[in-house]
Amino acid sequence: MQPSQPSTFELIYNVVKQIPKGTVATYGQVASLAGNKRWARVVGYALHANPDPEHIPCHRVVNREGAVSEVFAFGGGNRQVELLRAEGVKVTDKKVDLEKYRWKRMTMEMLEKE
DNA sequence: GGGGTGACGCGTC
DNA sequence: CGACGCGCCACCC
Repeated sequence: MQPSQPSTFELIYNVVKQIPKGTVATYGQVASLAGNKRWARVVGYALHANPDPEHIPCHRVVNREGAVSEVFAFGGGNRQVELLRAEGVKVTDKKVDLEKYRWKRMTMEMLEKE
């Protein structure tokens, strides 16, 4: 039986919602936490859909370079930078120090999975 | 059921 | 860490 099987988007949104303030996560990281690292693309797609931007801090999600998407059309590319700075994350040229702000919730811990 | 697209990742040059 | 291409998966039409 499957009362309601969580869609991939749901899983992704769930992970993104768990991103702590002042921290950023990469699409790949979110994808890994969501279930599969190859969902990186799907993560982008999911955030694009972003049905609940109020609970889905898509601005805390950056690509592998720590840079925000230029096509960030959810309110203006610079808008995301402003939000990140407001969180205490220094953004340089739309890029953040992954080494400093990268969401280290469970780097190798996620390998064990839950 | 098939085709095209995409807010990515990584290897390679 | 400059650019290019392939792959990978899910969603929309």
